[in-house]
Amino acid sequence: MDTKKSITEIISNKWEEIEELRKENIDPFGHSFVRTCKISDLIEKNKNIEIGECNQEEISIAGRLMALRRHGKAIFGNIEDISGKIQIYIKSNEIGESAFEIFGKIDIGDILGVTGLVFKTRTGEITILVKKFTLLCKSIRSLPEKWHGLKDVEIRYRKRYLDLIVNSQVREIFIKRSRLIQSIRDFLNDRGYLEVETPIMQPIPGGATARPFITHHNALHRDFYLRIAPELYLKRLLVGGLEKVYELSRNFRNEGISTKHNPEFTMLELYEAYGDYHTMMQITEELVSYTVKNVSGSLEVEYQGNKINFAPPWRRISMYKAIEEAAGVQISKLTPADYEKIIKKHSLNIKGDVNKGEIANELFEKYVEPTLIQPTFVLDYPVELSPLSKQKKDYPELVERFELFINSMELANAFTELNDPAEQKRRFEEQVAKKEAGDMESHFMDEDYIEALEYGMPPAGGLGIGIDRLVMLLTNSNSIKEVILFPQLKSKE
RNA sequence: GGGCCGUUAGCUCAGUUGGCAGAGCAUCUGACUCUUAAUCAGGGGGUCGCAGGUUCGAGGCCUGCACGGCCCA
Repeated sequence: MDTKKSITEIISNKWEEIEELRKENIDPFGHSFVRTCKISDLIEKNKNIEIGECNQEEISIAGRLMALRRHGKAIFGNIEDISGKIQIYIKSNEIGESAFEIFGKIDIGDILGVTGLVFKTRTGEITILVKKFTLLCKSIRSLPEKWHGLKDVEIRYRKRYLDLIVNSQVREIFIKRSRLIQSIRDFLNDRGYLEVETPIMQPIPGGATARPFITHHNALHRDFYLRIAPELYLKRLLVGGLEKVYELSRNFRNEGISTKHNPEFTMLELYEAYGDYHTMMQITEELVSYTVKNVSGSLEVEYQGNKINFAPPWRRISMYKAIEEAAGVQISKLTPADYEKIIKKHSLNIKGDVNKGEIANELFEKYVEPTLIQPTFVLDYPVELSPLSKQKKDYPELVERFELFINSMELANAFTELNDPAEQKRRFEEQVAKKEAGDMESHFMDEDYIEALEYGMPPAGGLGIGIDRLVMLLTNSNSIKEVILFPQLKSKE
């Protein structure tokens, strides 16, 4: 009859304990609890007391019980809150025999409030001598192992709460992520940028080269797309006279998942009227170095064995020059007659249209990108690759655009915004032609956006920064999944 | 999409040439009033990722699938 399985046995034991606690009039799932301090503050305040000395000020802390060492009539344990951990010491003759007996039903993983006095053990460890404890929540499943922790990457992502309980470095990543976002807001708000929110459900997805997700609105009887970028809406706001705007935008792209791609990811986009891509380079340097300093405390960051130095100014090089240096190909001198030869010689893999821009792009990715470890602005991209940017005055084959590379990753993308409605329409038409030829990632025609441009958009610079990738750099994470709390995984059936 | 690797108790991992499925932690019982990976004694806990196949016999070999990781496109 007793064919209980391990885990179900543990759980039913815990429920039995819970019933016994209820009989003792103890609520196993308690209510609020007033803490007098965080654990880290407590340790900081008491670090200089003598061994054996006891601070007579009564304090209360709360947190999860992470370790338990029972010694008959005395028990040591460790309680952890978000700020740190502290040892607690429970003595039968301090809290009374009946309370001590009830503590017998407290286990690792339970959440407790504890009131007592701080003292130092003879090994010098700051410890709370418990006068009273309050069960705030009984845990009925056993936590991952205390020594090795939770290592299984799949469980770490699927049950992130366990990862966060057990792996303090993981908590640290997400605290840093939050600080990064906060310091971006501080920086931009200080400089008079307005934080705005634009539609996530868009009738026409725009602003990036990517396949969108489709969703359906029942009452409107129509499909919407989840945004691939907020760009076209933010530029409508420039038309509307909001001169400096930004959005921390969750974007959705229907593409493969990799260590650098999650289907939903976070981007900062900002636009500044009367600026251009030089303005954007300046602000990128200032914003990124400010936030890096803020989050990491230094402008030098170690990433996967490379020391990255964020101190401005950063290297600037034109795309064509970088390709010439790395691959020995002078893009500006290429004519259509040369294309086939180049493709063969460098075994390029070009899908769709063969043109100068695509060749430059492929050569760049193959020969230049891997070499870009320190922050580098790559300037002046072929117009074919950049349907929303303004052409260079003296060289219309190129646009005023840069991408920022760090550790071979694309971190930012910015350009002088195209504000000529007729030219924008031509660019869209080219994109639509590509789409009709089967390119699922090319841009849609957005007549409404063209109409907005027809009212007049001030010349402007626009910038996008990949937040997840920046967090990767600042937390030495080798996968984007490490910096997204709940990364997308296939469901397990 | 392709290649390689992984999936065994709640967690971390062993498992030899195909021959009775193991350890530590956690859990349960008992001892223990300054321990800290506490210690000591004893007990329970398994759909070996899933589905087929080969074999007297499969955790292991073969095929397919699922999920994950790394590399490539």
